[in-house]
Amino acid sequence: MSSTGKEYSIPKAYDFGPVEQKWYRRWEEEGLFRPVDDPNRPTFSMVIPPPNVTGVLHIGHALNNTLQDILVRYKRMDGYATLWVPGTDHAGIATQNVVERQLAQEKLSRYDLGREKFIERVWEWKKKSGGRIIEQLKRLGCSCDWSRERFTMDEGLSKAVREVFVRLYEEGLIYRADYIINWCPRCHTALADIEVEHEETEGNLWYIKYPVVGEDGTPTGDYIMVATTRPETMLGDTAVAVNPEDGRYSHLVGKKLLLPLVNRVIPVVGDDHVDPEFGTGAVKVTPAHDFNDFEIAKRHGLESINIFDENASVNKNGGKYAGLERYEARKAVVSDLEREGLLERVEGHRHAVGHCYRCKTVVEPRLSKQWFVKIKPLAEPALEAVREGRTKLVPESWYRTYEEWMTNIRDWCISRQIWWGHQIPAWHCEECGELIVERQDPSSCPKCGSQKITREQDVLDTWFSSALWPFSTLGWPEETDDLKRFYPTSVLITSFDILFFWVARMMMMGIHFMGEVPFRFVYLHALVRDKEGKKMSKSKGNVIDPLEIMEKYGTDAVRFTLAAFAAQGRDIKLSEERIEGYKHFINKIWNASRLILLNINDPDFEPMEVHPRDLNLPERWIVSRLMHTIQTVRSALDSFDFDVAARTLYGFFWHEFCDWFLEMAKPHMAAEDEGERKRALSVALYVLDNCLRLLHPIIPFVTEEIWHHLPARPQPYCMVAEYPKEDNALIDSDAERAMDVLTSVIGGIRNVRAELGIHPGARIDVLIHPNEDGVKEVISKGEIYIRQLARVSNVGFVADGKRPKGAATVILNGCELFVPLKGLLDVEEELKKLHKKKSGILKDLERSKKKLANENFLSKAPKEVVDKEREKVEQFMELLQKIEHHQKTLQGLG
RNA sequence: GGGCGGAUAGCUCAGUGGGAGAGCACCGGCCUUACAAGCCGGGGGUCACAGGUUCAAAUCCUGUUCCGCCUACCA
Repeated sequence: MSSTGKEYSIPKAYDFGPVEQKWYRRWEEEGLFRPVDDPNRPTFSMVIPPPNVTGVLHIGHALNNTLQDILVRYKRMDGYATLWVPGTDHAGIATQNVVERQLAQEKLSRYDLGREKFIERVWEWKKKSGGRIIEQLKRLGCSCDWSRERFTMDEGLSKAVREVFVRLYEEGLIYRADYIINWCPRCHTALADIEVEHEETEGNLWYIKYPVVGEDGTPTGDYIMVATTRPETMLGDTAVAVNPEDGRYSHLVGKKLLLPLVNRVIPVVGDDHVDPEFGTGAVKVTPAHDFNDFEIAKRHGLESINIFDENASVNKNGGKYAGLERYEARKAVVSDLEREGLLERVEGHRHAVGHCYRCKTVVEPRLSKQWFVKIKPLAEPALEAVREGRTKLVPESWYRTYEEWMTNIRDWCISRQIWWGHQIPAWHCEECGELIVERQDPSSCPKCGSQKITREQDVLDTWFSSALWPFSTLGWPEETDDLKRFYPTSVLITSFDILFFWVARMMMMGIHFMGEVPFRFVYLHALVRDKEGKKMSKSKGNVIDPLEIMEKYGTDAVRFTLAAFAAQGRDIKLSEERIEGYKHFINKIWNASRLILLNINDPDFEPMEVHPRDLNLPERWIVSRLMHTIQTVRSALDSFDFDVAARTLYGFFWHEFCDWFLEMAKPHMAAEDEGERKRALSVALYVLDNCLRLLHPIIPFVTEEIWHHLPARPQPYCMVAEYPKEDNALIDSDAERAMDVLTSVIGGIRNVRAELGIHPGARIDVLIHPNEDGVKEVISKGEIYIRQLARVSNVGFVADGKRPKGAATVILNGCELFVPLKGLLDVEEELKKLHKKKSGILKDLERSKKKLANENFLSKAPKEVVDKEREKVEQFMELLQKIEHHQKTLQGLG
């Protein structure tokens, strides 16, 4: 109770729910998420990996955004003008799917509505339910500047997309061509190569005979046997290829075959791509439905016959099979071949089958007219930038993967046959066939003047717009202040699985359009898996819902857990128990704070400044340890070792600050002497304050809440308080060494007590024989702590040779402890333990001696190592002596 | 087929040339007025296997086995 009459209190239990809501709202109201408007400050900027507008926060988002928030909060506290740009992605296919599903419930398709109405409907959906994930990010505590929130389909970004498309077209880097692409028969659109997921599947190899025919078209009786995993595609075969070096077939190259079932005459071509070792060494060529065959066809000028429609059902080119879905067609083809005796055999065969990454339907390679980005001229500078270190990948090991992909990259198919997205700004003139690509919508053909122009129906791949994200969100193509101030961004934090989808493409576009890399660092974090290391998925039922666990354990606990497990280059195996464990840490922080604040019990308390000369041993020690902690945490955060930062703080706060310092400080904090009390409380408060600030980026809520209970706060919010800086003047190695003596003495006594089953409450006496300079003084001065923490009534000293008989003995470096306890001591047991300890030391001694006897070791090892080894030998000898002495004492008793 | 990573305590992992570590779990003892979501103590590991380099290897090199993931046009 303070004299001013103000109650000083802090609730007994930490109730995270209301606290989290309160502080997030206050931070936002105070505008703390916006960059400080001070041109002299260094800047730190990031763009969020925009979640899908259809998205719901999953554990991967939670990890990704927690790490970003840790970094941006750290930098903000450290004096940077920080900007974290948030936003969402229009997610073309995914969003369209969502709305189409809604329509399906009304028994409607998007075609019933028509393009314009459908898009209106998507916008309506977006307004109503889109961006739910934004609220969830706020819940997670993300300190994004929401006033700058962007959406890939908003006006500014659409303008950027259009500008980029037109420029690339003008530069000849965008072209339109008939090409074989991955087609999703369910989404009815082309997919980029990387949007296809390959999965090993159990399939078959069908061996089919293709009869050879003469010039006049009549069978010669000879045939070539081909092996295929997709017999139905034979309807579109336009050749059979063999390796020209293959003696079995070389005489047939240039000859004709009669394609079974279809009765088309096709040539045999020689192509080195064919592997004579595989199958029969003869490959059927279906240029319209196989990437490889498409290439062969180009080399040999073969015709391409498309046999599937957009649903992957056989079209009219498939003759009597027309209308059959591809797998039905397969059955029909196989059974017809069998009936005609052309099916030689069927073998089981494992192979990779491509699936649509959005809907998991097996994709169909299909020849069609699409838009492409010519990628090589863009990829090369993007590779160069990383090679030269202008952008650094963290962990570095990703470089090789990046290089591999950037080197072997194929042109990027950017057109999608869906409606939701950026419609390609190209018009076709119906009169003269001119292709018009312009920044402003044209009303007539610039070539022939005709007004009969129609716009391209396709939209752009969503990744096309997200590739521009680092500069489009800052206002490009306008030359905005934000762009000048915050581009290039400092760091991109994202999951490694979109290194190619997104990161690589941002690199390309950033360099091409800004002339500068989009980020200095790219930190790629791991995937969150379940505790067995399996990928989390709804179908497996092993998902951890971040919203649910935030509700249950508090946001801080979830954030701390994610940070503590975010070791570089390793997957995160997460389970609920771990989160529960770290909730205990949050509680520990709360209670340690309570202890200090309850002892202060005065809102007007004015702490004294911390000067080492005024402090006692544990105080100098904890301050020194704090300095080491600050150093470790800062360097960990600077190098993206989030786990090291989290674990270091955990260890320091719990095991050094709470377990040792606060326990030692208790009597001082409650002392009658005002000076002593004030000093102890000031130091405790000083360390607590520093810990709160150090911890704030990881666990912003509980730290902010406690911060507001502190009696003296230099800043109104922990969130904008200065991040602690190390002060070398406060590092005190002498104090650290002295504390080691004290803690090992206390530990030794506690050990004896536990081993001998002495009740924790019972007071005992100890005798100490110090045998190193200064140890006696340290122990005398620290007697109060030994009494308190080891429950000792009297600490006495004994001279050498006056060892008490029948005492439990602890041999430490620097001293021996004796706990006189005649009745309780089990001599046999003690001797056994001594024997075990002795043989351990003998082994160590042996090893060290052997090393020192080795000429090579003495001459080749560095001097420090040799000296250290000598020291060790001395220590071991001393210990042995003590043990032997003690053995004699015990035996004398027995 | 190619690439990358991993194998250290029951579990999850740190340690990357000089005396095997942490957290959790486990066992034993404690309601010591901040915290039983706690305190104190304890047991527990041929550092996957085989070679090599070195005065010295969990750590560097080579190979082997197993486990992940990525990638690829063997139809």
